Amino acid sequence: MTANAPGAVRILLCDDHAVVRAGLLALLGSEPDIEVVGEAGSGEEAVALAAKLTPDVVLMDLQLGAGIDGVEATRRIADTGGVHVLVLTTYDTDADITRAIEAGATGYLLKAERPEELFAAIRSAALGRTTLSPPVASRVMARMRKPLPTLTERELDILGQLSQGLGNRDIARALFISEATVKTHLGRIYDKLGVDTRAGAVSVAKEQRLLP
Amino acid sequence: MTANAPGAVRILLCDDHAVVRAGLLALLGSEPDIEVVGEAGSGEEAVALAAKLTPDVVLMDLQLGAGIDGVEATRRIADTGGVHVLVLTTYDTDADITRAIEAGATGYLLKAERPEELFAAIRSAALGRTTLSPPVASRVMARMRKPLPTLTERELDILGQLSQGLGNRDIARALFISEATVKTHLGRIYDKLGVDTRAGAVSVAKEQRLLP
DNA sequence: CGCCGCATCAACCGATCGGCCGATGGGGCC
DNA sequence: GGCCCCATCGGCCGATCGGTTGATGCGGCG
Repeated sequence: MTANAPGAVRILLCDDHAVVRAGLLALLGSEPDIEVVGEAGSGEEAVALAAKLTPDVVLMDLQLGAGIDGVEATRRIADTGGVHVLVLTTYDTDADITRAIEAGATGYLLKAERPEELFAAIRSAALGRTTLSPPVASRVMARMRKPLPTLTERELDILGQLSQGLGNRDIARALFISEATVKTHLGRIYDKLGVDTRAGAVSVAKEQRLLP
Repeated sequence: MTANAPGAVRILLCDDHAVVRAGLLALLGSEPDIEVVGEAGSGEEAVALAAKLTPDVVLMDLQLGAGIDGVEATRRIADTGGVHVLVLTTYDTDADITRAIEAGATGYLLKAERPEELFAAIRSAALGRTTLSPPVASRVMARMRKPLPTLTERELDILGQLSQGLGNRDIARALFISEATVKTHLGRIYDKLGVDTRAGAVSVAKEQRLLP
């Protein structure tokens, strides 16, 4: 433990993988102006520690195994105000990016980024400035130009049942609607996902990480 | 750069995420008897560096983005002999574990493991001794007791086409077989995966990471 | 108030799927 | 030479799916 500069950026790590946390801790230890003040292995823990420690920046992974996910944790931390959340994850799908930004993330960095970029993004995030990894920025821009069809809540419900392998009748019963309605929703889902079969829809949904 | 002990375990890192590599590098730097002699961001790079540097242990992630995956890289490195591969990944599905072991991995560790376990596993791997994370060991034991049905190559072919959303006729044409054969394979796939629809099969396949 | 997105439902029809039977041939193993 | 796994194929049938058109009601928005 070395004494850190008084004005150092105070960081809370949140990642469900202990090895990754330890790695980040060691890595950030090389930067004198960055100080890790806490570690969380789950979303709930991160929310609690963020409130208790009031760090400048929370480094948040999106996939957290059990419990609330990184998006939900980000939302809760961001909603309390005062603490910036910098997402650091491996995924760069539209769904993940959109949800994280909507939840109030200050920045979105990929683990594939160079460490120097991470350091810079942390310092920026401490000041409330947004940093996006290039691939992420590209996707955001593409979104602005040609808004991809977004599935409605109900359509996601149907998609969830669909991925369980249920037939239209079972989906209808599970959601308390008629079979006709299920078929109508399915047709729109096919349109939006650019497929024309249920198997294709499930495939795209899993790849786009539209389902938990 | 500090001078390492002469008899230190020589490590080659392989992970497609630069931040993770940097984190591991910093983390392992805290252990005097472990020396990182190289880094690879792809499977091809890892194979080449393993041959060139002949490290004691390759720390190998399974998901490597583009190019060959960690399993294939493990196979090539293990086949040349003399270099032990210790898999360090986030996934603990049967398919991943089975393939990695079959490819010749010396050990299989999860990133959720404590750093001390990682250090210990590295030292063991250098001596050719196997280390498995507890959840991984459990799955291996379960496998021994009740061998899960394994999909044949051909069935995986069908499954791949299925996940593209193709109909039986298209699958038949794509694989140069008759529609009847496709249906026969599908039936067995359903049996083995414990489903009874194509959508369900795709869902299980994606979750079990049976498809690339 | 009118417009629009969303969710809901109906009826129809051809194409496809899933399950069932049985069959052949090749390859590895003892 | 048997035995078993795997891949291949055929036919049959009822159930289901996918596409279409059209309709209703509800809520937000200007």
